[in-house]
Amino acid sequence: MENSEQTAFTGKAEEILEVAERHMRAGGFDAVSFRDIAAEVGIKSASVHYHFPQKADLGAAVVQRYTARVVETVGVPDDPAESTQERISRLIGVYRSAMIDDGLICLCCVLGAETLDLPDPVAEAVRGFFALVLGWTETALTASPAVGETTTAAQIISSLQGAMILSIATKQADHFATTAQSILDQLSR
Amino acid sequence: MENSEQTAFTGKAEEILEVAERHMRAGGFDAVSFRDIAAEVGIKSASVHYHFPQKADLGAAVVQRYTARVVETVGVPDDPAESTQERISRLIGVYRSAMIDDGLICLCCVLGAETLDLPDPVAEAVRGFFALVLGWTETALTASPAVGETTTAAQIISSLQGAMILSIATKQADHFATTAQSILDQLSR
DNA sequence: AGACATCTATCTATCGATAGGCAGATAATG
DNA sequence: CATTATCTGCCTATCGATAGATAGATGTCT
Repeated sequence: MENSEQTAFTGKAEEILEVAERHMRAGGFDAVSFRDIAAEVGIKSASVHYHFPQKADLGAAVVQRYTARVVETVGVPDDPAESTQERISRLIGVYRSAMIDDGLICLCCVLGAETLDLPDPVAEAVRGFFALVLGWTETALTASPAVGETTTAAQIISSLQGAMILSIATKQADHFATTAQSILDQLSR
Repeated sequence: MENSEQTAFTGKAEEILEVAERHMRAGGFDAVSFRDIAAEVGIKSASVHYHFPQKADLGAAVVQRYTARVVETVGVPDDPAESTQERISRLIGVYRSAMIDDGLICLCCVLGAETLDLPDPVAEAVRGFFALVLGWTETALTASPAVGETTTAAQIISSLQGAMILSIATKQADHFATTAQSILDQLSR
């Protein structure tokens, strides 16, 4: 709804995006191949090209779909009935379940790390994700006339992204839990 | 000096590691190819295989070399003459200059994000890096009988790693500066 | 008929990896 | 000292696998 048309994919296209996202979140952009996706979805690689002509198209679509899903899941950041803690807690919950349920980390955490080597449309989409999430968090922090805010949106998002990497790389998921708790602690002060 | 023999690479081998690290820090493990490295170094791809038979060997060597360099640069974490702030400030400086000087983010930030898709020896080396850095930070935080410590090593490292991703992905380097300042602020409280 | 989705078949480029050769340095042996 | 053997570091040439991508035929549904 911002710049690109919001395409609702269905059928095989949706399956393709699903599989592609899983592989990207595990190993980055280069970890997906048209052949692997096709085999997993049950079609031929040429058919994947039908839906997404270039790999960059596929990558950008995956990121946009992911972004939309996160935005929808996290809800509105300025519900007056909510406290800052409740909002941020919900944001953390989205990240946590993304890790625990799927066993994978945030898509834009993986892609963000390899931004410099990404096709432009994909890098652009990743930037869009962060702009949106940072904006959401900024609003969530300032919507309520809260206590003396000492935490910034960038710091919260940084901590969450970094904690995911640490958790997945060290195989110790408690790093994420620890960091998440620290964020909330710092808010209620 | 811990488990693997500490090999001091020289000549072409060193150049190979240099080039490989740069590419890996820009685009991850898959962003390096034997051919590209060879061309850049001025030898043939088969000669790269001579020094590092498998790509996993090359990857692990790059990470180990990087780890050793960081450890050496950051120095000792328990110098009694230093305050906690000074130590952490030095740690942040290492990360900052790694970003500003090279225009690249932390190697293990990139590789850590794609851990699930990495050859075992490489993933292992990345784990080793984080174990070392986390240990260093833990010591740095507890060495001095400091004020009421509310920050954990995991939180500091998470923030730094995440801030790098945010900075590189959004093209706004100030995200790192902001987060770095927040870490120091929280220490002096 | 015509739009849509998938197919077959194929192309070119690049990937990591291997086999085997060769020149120069070093070490061992007579 | 001179010769022989070994090691080192690179080379040429090539392999099979896989990458993304394309053209054109085939089916399928409205």
